[in-house]
Amino acid sequence: MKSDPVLDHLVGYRLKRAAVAADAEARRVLEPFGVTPARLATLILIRANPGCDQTALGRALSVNRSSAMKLVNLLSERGFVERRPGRNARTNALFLTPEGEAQLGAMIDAIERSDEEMAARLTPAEQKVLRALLDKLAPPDTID
Amino acid sequence: MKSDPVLDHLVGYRLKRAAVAADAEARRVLEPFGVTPARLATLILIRANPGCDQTALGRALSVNRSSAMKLVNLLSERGFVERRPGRNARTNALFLTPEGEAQLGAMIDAIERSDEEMAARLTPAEQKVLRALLDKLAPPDTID
DNA sequence: TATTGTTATACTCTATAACTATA
DNA sequence: TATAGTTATAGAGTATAACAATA
Repeated sequence: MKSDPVLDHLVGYRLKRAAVAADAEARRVLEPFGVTPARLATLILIRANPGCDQTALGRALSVNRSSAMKLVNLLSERGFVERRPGRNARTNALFLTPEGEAQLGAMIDAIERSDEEMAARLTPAEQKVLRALLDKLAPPDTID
Repeated sequence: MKSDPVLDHLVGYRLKRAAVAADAEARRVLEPFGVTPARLATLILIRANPGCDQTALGRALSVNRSSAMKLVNLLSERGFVERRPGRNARTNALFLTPEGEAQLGAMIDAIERSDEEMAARLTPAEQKVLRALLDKLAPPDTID
């Protein structure tokens, strides 16, 4: 089975292949914690923005309110996230539970080890360049 | 809503954000042709490997036989792909139809324009570096 | 026995649309 | 009127498991 020059030349295609491989590996190492990469990102964003509401969280994750709901529901069932009364009667304020805080450290250790293992195919200098180039393609401050 | 240093440092996370953005844009420009990025990749691989069977195609696309079936079914309904008797009675030989050949050119023009537009955020030198780095993360010759 | 195509089924992720209760 | 949360529903995309035909 031959590859094809058209496919190989597309940045988007290579980006996706690399992202899919990284996602599968991240999923694997996070499985023991009962979370997926998206759910871990949710936990990290709630920790960084304690008391945020679901709509803002969804925007930061690039999903809609309904999808943000599902993420929070699941993390709340797992006992990692807590909904408290928000700044008005129609918003929730999201917080990590003590359990969530406690486990998040180990989850981050796991994902960072896995990420570093993948990135280790590049030299530290190359990693820095890659991060910078990816930023130019999709800046992290796209978050509201 | 603040971002988070842990998230921003993960190569996999940035990779995914960039890939998702690229995928959404590719999906948009391919929509008029009734194909998605994965279906276009299927067409390109069949053109590069005329007479290949579905199992090999699936391997090249990193999906299983059943998912490869669905892709071929859809492209065959669209009239882009044809199943002919294969090298033995249990394999199909896949080919583009004349219609598929004819349309593929326009599809490739569209995706290349869209890819170049995204990549234009980088200088040509940077694009070259990015391609090289992505190759080291997920070499295209991962295809069997 | 192993492999190819096929089918049925299920699961994950995300979206849309509509409802409710606030603001 | 607009917004936050919620619910029900639907659609992609992919996977697993089983079966028939063939090697």
